[in-house]
Amino acid sequence: MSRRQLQRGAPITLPGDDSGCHILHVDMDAFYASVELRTRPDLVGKPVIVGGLGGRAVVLSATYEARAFGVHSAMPMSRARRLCPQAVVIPPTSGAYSAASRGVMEVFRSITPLVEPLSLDEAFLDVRGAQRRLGSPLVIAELIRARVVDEQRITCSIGVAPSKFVAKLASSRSKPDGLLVVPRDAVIEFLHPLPVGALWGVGERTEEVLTRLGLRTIGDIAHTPRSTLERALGPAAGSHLAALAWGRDERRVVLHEPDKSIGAEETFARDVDNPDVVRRELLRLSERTAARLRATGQVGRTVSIKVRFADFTTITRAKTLHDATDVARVVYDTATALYDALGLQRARIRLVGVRVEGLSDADRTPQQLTIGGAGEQWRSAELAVDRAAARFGAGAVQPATLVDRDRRASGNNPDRV
DNA sequence: TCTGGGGTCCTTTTGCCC
DNA sequence: TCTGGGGCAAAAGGACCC
Repeated sequence: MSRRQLQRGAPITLPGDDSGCHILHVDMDAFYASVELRTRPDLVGKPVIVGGLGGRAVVLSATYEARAFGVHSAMPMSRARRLCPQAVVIPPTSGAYSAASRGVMEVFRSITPLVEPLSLDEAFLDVRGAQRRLGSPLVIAELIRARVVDEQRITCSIGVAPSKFVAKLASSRSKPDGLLVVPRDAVIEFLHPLPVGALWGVGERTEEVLTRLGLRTIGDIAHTPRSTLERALGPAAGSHLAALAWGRDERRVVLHEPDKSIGAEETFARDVDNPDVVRRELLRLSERTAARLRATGQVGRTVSIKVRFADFTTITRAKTLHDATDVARVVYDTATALYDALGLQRARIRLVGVRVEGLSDADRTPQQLTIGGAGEQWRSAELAVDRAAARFGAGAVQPATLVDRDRRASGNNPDRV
């Protein structure tokens, strides 16, 4: 299978009986960039990078023309521009991506109800029940590719395999605009030559550890005693990798898991050493986080903050409350208490974050708000703000400390990216 | 070259109770 | 009264993913 074949989008089926291959992994190609190109057809075929314009922005997505220069997502924009000065840079447009995502997920759900979205741009599908109606997994995958191009005008790549993780590997090996079927009999032959870094869950650090053990390919891992892997990587990761290396992955396609946490964080345009600026940011992030809790009908019991210093070391602090909350004031009071307890003396801070964990449904969780108490009053005030925001747009009503600051922001505010 | 923002999961440490 | 340790939950850190 040559690179050229793959780029023409020809389906590839490794030899073997594909009847047991009912799991599809569908992955959009250069998703954000592809969505942008729909409204900028003049840029098709050119190197395009979607990413922020600030000094500390990173690449969100890059077309394959830009990737040819070594640009990839999560790379600092400054480096990407140096590698590919002729690239057209497009700042991300909020809303467009989730709309496109809803569109492709609808295509998937018209094929089978067993769709498990992993992110905006990829999903697992179990097509076992759709085969009588629509044909073999290969035929179904071709149908999906055609419909996604027709209806959303973006291309995707699909891996078809007997298990989730092989399907995911197969889609990534067929990019862009490709299709790869890995029958059960071909799994080992497909897997073992691949580099360890191709495995789901093996990032930079784990790869380093494996390299030190002299393990370069998935086949190498397969022929290493499980006890060795567990000692080097911990029992969970070690036994997990040992199973994956032999293609063993029993995980089912599940519809959706409820969120475990909701949060917000922000990197300052320049490092900040003024505690008042940090507290103001904590207020903004608390407002944002609590608003999302209320919008999704959830409350959470643990509030955590994250502080990243100029040297990139990062600490977190958390406090579990007596009662679950969706009140920004409660989140903020807890967050600032955690921050103040750090006792930082003009430390240079690069990022702060607020997160609420231990989520549950608001209507099934007693909140112990004394009628007329402070918490209750804050909550009604915030619900009123939610209603105003729904009518007049976000930011119509906000705390005075933030209003003051945003006036400056419209002029020239150095605090924010 | 200098590293975003949204998350999940795992491991280790710590504090508490018995 | 001191010490040890099991069990547990919370806290903290870190790797990883898109």
